[in-house]
Amino acid sequence: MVKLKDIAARLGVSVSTVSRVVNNKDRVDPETRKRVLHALREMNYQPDENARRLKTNTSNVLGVIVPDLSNPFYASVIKGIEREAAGHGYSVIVCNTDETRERERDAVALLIRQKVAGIITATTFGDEEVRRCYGLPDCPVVFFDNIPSEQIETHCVTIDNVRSARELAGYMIERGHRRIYMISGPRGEYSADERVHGWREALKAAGITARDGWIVRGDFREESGRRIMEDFLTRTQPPTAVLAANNFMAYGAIKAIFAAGLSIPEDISVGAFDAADTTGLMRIDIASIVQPSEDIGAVAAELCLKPLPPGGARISRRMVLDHRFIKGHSVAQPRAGKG
Amino acid sequence: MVKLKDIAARLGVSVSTVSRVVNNKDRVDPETRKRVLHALREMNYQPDENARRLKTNTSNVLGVIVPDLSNPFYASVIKGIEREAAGHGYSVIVCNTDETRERERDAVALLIRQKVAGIITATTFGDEEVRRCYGLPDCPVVFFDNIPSEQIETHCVTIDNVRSARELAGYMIERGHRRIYMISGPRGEYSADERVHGWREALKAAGITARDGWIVRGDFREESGRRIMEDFLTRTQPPTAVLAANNFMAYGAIKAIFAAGLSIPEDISVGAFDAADTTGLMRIDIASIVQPSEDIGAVAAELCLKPLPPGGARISRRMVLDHRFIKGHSVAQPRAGKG
DNA sequence: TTGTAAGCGTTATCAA
DNA sequence: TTGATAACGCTTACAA
Repeated sequence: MVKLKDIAARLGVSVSTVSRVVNNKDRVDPETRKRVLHALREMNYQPDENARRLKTNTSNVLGVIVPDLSNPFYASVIKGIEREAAGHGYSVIVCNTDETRERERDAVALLIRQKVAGIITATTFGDEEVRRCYGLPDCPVVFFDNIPSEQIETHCVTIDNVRSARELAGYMIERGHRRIYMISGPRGEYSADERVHGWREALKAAGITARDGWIVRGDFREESGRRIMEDFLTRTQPPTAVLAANNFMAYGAIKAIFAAGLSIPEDISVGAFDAADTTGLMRIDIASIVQPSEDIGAVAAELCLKPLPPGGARISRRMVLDHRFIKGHSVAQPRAGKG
Repeated sequence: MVKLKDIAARLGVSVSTVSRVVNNKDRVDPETRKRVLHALREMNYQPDENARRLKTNTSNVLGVIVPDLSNPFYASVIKGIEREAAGHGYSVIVCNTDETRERERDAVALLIRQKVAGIITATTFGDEEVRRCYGLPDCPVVFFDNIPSEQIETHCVTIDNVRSARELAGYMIERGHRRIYMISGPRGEYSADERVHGWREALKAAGITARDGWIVRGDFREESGRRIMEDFLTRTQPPTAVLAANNFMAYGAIKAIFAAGLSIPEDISVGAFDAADTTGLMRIDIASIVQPSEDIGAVAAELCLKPLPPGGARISRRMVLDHRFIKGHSVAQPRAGKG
């Protein structure tokens, strides 16, 4: 690997001069600059990022932490991050946690050691653990998808979870549903709680009292959605509509419904977060709240990259992006006598 | 950030001793080791990876290059890579090229500068450009999905593209199809060519002569699949079955078929690579060749991580993994009089 | 078993 | 405008 010294030696100039040309810093004689640039190209010089980072104590790398890379939502967010980052000469380290606390903690430590310029995370932690685990790095940390409560000062890129859940549940109510059950995310995740909140608000506004058993928490995996739906179907008062907190649990629920010989939306209506049909070829076009995934990624990356506003080293910014609501074809009027 | 020097100072030992404990190298007095370990924990020491890399001139980072992060196949491969890498204390830098040559070249340069320990790439380049672009790094390079021809000495993790295409086309022939058209990938991609080869072989073995117009090359995007299928449907002899080189083009083709008021598989049969229904909720369960995506990632990572066999610094390994063939429900007998 | 010291390739400071 | 030189935090001979 050719280094500054090699270029310098060849041209009979000093290392610092070459460095200055490479970094486009300080004044350097136009003539020498030209010669240096030529040699740089000729010898195909590539700066050693590690040396550079050691010296400057920063790096042109962003770290991303997601619970499940095979979830298209997260893949898409990463795509947005990567695009924004690459545009600024940054690269992206991706950590997948498989929804486990341990791997998430490891990931944070890993990224800190790398001295990344920023961490973008869809944490599965609640406030307490976020504080403990994400308090350490001295780079910007940006949360998305599941974000900490307002108690914690951080950067967030999110949609309005309360409003979007209210919108989805409200749509079901509009169509005549009253027994709207919810397959929620794990307790302690603030965003999951907010969605529950929105759902509750919508019911309340319609004069419906949600019973305790109407909401069950899953783990965002398909299997839990299936299990919970099966449970719902055994109730003496099964739901006429079900709202799932993510795509995979919605898929599980839908399969349970089919397995019971029921139809969607004729027998049961279904709605979910992030479950919109991106292929256009799904059997069920699920009514969905769609987070603008690539934008979320891009904005999160921007937050890491953009220099903070004057005096605002500690200013936290909560960016609320617009969600979309896709009505799909999975919600219909409840059967007469069942609503 | 606490450094070796701090720990050393606190304990009154030398930096090297602390370093030795951290790296578990050389002999160190059990007693001192204990004290050091304690201090390490107490002060929450995190090694500065950049300094370490600068010194050792290696890094515990793998680089991955994919054409499209939002393609679940690539996301899944990355997941496999990440799991294997994390298990060895490595992290993964992901580069998305949006199928463009320029971004791929940039990505390679970027990864080289980072001194990554290995590059895993689903290149979109043909042999010539692979040679030019991937010849430079002095770390292992592992190709998957689209791999260079045997002309080039490299590591590859792949399925048997010829055989799998033959299998898919053969299945259609078995069901009675003769006019089997192909929506292929860009010319120059070796793996795409191999698949064409397999398709041709299957036809030939059945005594069918593939006409020139039977195969059209797309760009792996849905739109191209749609366009090509529309073209096929205007032919005086439209296909009774179509084979697409990837999931997105298959989706486009299917939509074109539906848009023409035709049914699958009643009017036209469809098969594809990497288009198996992972959700279990697609309208069309596409007959698919399934690459073992996570395994491909894991094996590729392993190739980067595992020390080479004695004397084999330049030995290239082509790992051929088993594919699966999912029959789905998108292939039926051609309508009488149409075969 | 431990310590000293050189040096990895850069950037940044200071003097020329 | 340039050049010499000292770091950055770590690993690793080599010496003690």
